[in-house]
Amino acid sequence: MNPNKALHIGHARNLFIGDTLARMLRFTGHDLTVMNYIDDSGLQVADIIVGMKYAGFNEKPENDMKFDEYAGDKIYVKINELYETRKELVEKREYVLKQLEKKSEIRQYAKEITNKILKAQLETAKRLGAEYDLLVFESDIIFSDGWKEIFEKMKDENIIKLEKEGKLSGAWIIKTTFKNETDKVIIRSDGTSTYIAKDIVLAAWKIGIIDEIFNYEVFDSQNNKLLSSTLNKTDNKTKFTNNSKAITLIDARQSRLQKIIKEILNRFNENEDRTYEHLSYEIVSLSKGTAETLGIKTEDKKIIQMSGRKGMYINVDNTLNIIKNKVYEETKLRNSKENEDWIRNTAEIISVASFRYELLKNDLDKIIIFDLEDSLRLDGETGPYLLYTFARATSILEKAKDQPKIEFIEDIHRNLSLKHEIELIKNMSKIDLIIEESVINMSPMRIAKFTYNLCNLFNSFYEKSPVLREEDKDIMNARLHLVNSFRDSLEILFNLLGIEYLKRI
RNA sequence: AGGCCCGUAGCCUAGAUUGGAUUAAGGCGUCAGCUUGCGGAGCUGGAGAUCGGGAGUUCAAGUCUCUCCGGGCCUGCCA
Repeated sequence: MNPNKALHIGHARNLFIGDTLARMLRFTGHDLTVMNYIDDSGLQVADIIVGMKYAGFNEKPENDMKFDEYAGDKIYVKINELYETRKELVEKREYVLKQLEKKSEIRQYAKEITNKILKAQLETAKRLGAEYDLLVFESDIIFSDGWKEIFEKMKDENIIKLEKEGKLSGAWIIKTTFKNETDKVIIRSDGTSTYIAKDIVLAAWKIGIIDEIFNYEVFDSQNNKLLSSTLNKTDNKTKFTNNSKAITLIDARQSRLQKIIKEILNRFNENEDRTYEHLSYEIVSLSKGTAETLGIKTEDKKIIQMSGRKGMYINVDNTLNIIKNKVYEETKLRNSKENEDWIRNTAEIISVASFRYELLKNDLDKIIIFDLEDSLRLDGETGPYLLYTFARATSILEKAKDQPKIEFIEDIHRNLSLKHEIELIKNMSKIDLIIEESVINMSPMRIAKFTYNLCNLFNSFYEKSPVLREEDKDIMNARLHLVNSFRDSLEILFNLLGIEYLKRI
């Protein structure tokens, strides 16, 4: 994440995929660290600092706006407009950029600001159901010794070389193997490192090609489970390097760069006992209608690509709040006797479920064209439908006088003999297989679709096979048992998808 | 120009590992129904697809190969 603006729905997709994958991996017994890479240096950070220090923007938002949103919408977007007319600010940006590359007062100041933005972003992430184990700062990579180590290694392997002539003279480069493509600059002629350089260090660190280069500390005293990288000496002896597998989740636009990184890493990983994998997913764009409601000029385009710098994006918190308003009304209508807190809490959970399912139900290689109207739907293949189904199943179990008894199911063929019952049972029995396949294929979508399908089958069962009104006690017991098992299955699946379940909605 | 990705009813999307019982599935929309029945955020049924075009491999192709067409992305001393 770039700690300079609020999370937009593109980040939300990344977050949902990553979080669901982490849940899937943990559920299947894998030991993993969920890391969030923080780009706390470079231009986008410099822009915020220039805004606050030299362009007269307040350090605090005037109203109770979240700090990440304030920094992004009120400063980052505006300062990029100001550069057009106020050239002295462009010079200031150059100055700030240089200061960020060394130990300086400005760097210290920037750290405070970016941490503040980061904390606001992590609040949003938590609201969406995602938590991280580790934050790694780009700035720590720049100042770490890891860079020198990997730099020497690459020099020895002839992966990089110092360009002596031509346009790239004075820069360290990686020769490209692609046609019509300039070589990749890894160290600029002024000695600073580029984005890919930092990514190589990070990747090498992940799978132990270089030794541990960071120390770790608790990032936020409110949450001592979340660690962050630091170059200061600390008491924490945890090491995060040397993983047998690293999965880097970045969108498809970075595929080429990731491929180069992987190729470089393979040169140092002769035994191939370590794997570095780029898990690619397509971007989220805005539908014409949604872009227009945000006041973005669409011209004759059908799909609008988001752009943080131009302010052309849709903020996660705001999106969730819009969904929540709709869900709130609907929930209130159906639960008129409940108190305000209950309704709000319920609406929040349903909204998150709705948002998560909406962004998880497509496969990773499909571009999502986000449409606000579509996301407000509560019926059909949606998160609310899943929760509704869960509530129905729960309701039956709560109203039942007796709990289902497995020992009473003597003749399952007689007691659960209807076509839709058998279909439901058959599909429920696939749960282990589906989870296993989803993990192997890194496919949260498969879990999402499976869950929906199961709910679909259950609702069909619900309609055709009355449970509590069934007169045959054996059949009733068998059906009750089926409902119970179904709800258990759903709990597992909801946990994987990051959907909280509710007894009533 | 080169590289990567996508193309399945009006729209959106599944169809994995391993080509095979699928009469190509689901959602939105549309048309017709279902409530003195465990929650109608639901269910049932209808209409709507020669799976972008073509060729090939095969007993068998939405799925594999080639080719063409359409769309997107990448190809920065930005990140």
